Amino acid sequence: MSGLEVRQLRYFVAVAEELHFGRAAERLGMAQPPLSRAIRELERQLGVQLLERTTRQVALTEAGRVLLRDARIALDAVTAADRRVRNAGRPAPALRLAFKPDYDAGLLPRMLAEYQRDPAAVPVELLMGARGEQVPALWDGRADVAMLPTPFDDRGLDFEPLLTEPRLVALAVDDPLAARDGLEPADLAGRLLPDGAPADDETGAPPPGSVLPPCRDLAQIFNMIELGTVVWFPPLSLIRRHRRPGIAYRPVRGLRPSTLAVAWPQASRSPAVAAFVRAATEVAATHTAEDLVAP
Amino acid sequence: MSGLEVRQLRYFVAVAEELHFGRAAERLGMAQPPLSRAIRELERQLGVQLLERTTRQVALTEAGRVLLRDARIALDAVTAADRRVRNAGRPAPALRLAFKPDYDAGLLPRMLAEYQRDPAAVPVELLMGARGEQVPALWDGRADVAMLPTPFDDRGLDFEPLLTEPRLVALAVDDPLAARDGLEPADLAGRLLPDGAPADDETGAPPPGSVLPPCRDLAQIFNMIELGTVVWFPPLSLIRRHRRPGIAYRPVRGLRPSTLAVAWPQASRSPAVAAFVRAATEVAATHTAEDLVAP
DNA sequence: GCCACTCATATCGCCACGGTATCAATGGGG
DNA sequence: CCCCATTGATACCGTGGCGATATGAGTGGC
Repeated sequence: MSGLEVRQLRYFVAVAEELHFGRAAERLGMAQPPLSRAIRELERQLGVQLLERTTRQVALTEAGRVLLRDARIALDAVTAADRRVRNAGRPAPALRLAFKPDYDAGLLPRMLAEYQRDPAAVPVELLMGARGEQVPALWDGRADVAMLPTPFDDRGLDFEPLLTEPRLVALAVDDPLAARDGLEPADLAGRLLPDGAPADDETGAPPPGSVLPPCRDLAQIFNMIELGTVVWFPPLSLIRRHRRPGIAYRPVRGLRPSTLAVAWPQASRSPAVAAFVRAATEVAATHTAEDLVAP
Repeated sequence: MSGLEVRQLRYFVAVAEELHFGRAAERLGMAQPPLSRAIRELERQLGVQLLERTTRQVALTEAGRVLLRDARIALDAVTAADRRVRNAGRPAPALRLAFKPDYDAGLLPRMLAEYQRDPAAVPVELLMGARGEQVPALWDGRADVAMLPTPFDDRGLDFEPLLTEPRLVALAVDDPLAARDGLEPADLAGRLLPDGAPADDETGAPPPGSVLPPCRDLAQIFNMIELGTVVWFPPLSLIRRHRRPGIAYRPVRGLRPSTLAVAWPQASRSPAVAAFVRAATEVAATHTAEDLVAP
């Protein structure tokens, strides 16, 4: 048999990420020599060189890169098994829902209410997280289901789009651009949020020169917008619930709308998840119909 | 940390599948007492009861079923990491292609030739397997890419449809149905192949009463058809290459056509896989165009 | 009611894994 | 140019985890 063990994978991932046996050992809470030996033994047992070592430098080989990717996936799967069975073993297993505050289009309360009407409903645990934390939470079993804006890395996940709404640009009221009509994406280039917020637009990655700290707090973002430092592209539902005097909202030509989706692990066969997806779809459909009547 | 180990997962899966500590221990090549102790220790460490034991019976709890599913996935991921890194570490890593003979629409040679023209091409290893073995081979890292008919369990996989072709029913020439026109699926119920062959049609699962052995050999299938025992629904391309005097082919109303697809793990970022997918798509498109000109 | 079956407990022995001490190689700085 | 700091490798030792054997205990069938 293969004989590959979780401990070996953890060790390798630590070394591959640190590219330094000493620091990796520290991170693992162990001494450096047994770590060196474990990696060497791993290479021997696989018959593959994973690392190029000199006494001053450690680098990954091609095979090492392959193992790093696959080991992370495998470790996530093992961790997920652990977390899910712990949850399933509780007297009242919960549905653990990962979401990002203010990105639920204000529908979360209604969805939860609708969900509880389902006979397959179980208690819900809410997992608030920053943008980009929902998907890893599904991968490693912290969450059973997530609500998040598309697009996202859906490897190993199934998902269902719920609703699509336009986005506007948020900028300071005294910003010269606020007076203009028909803003173009190019007008706003170089002023995107550095990270965290929905900056992965068609305009691409955040500006490399930016020294602004990644900011995940809504109040901070608004402050920075008021200062004219950055602009931001919130969806309509978020704007409706967070009006501020110092901030103006303007349409931008060709700005991709925001689509909210519900996602869950493909492996999931849980009736509780299915019920939540049904409830979420239901509420979103109703909400869309309302919007059509009274926009 | 979690501390869950591969050994524990293997032990649990063995017990959960056998529902018998003695047989599971035998399958694992070990004695029964340490296995009992290991499972008990696993339950203690998770704080979850996985099995209901009496001295005469072992049964899975709900949490046990959850762990069985997730443990299989995790073990596949670990095994895949092992196999993939071993392949990646070879002097000339191969592209391992899983397929089922006669279900390549006769395009495999052209696809391989087209693939070899790509600068990203590497040596190809062919993994012939019975129906249903391609997907597990992708899951546990035996294969990098697969050609197989849809639908299939695509959890964790990406895929691309290549071409769609009609299927006919194959039956004995002296079968009364062979004289009829406009066959319906209902006419053929109860005579489907028990397993292995493409029996997962809209007509559903194989008949439960059937005592016929699962048969995966083409010659055997043809023999059984000639005997009038069963009928079968091969795609057109297979028929063209396997004409036999004793067998007649007739259209069936509403019979779902067969779609050939190429599939690969979502985790894959290998240029070799991408190149093969491109080559396969290319050849399939060309072939379809030829068919349009000279059908 | 006895026996066979099956899972649990007790005890022993080994080796795998981690720790400490030390070596060896390499690159940078005085 | 040589010395020293840095960093991975080697040597050796002790412990604890894991598996084997022997045995016990509970249960269903005949």
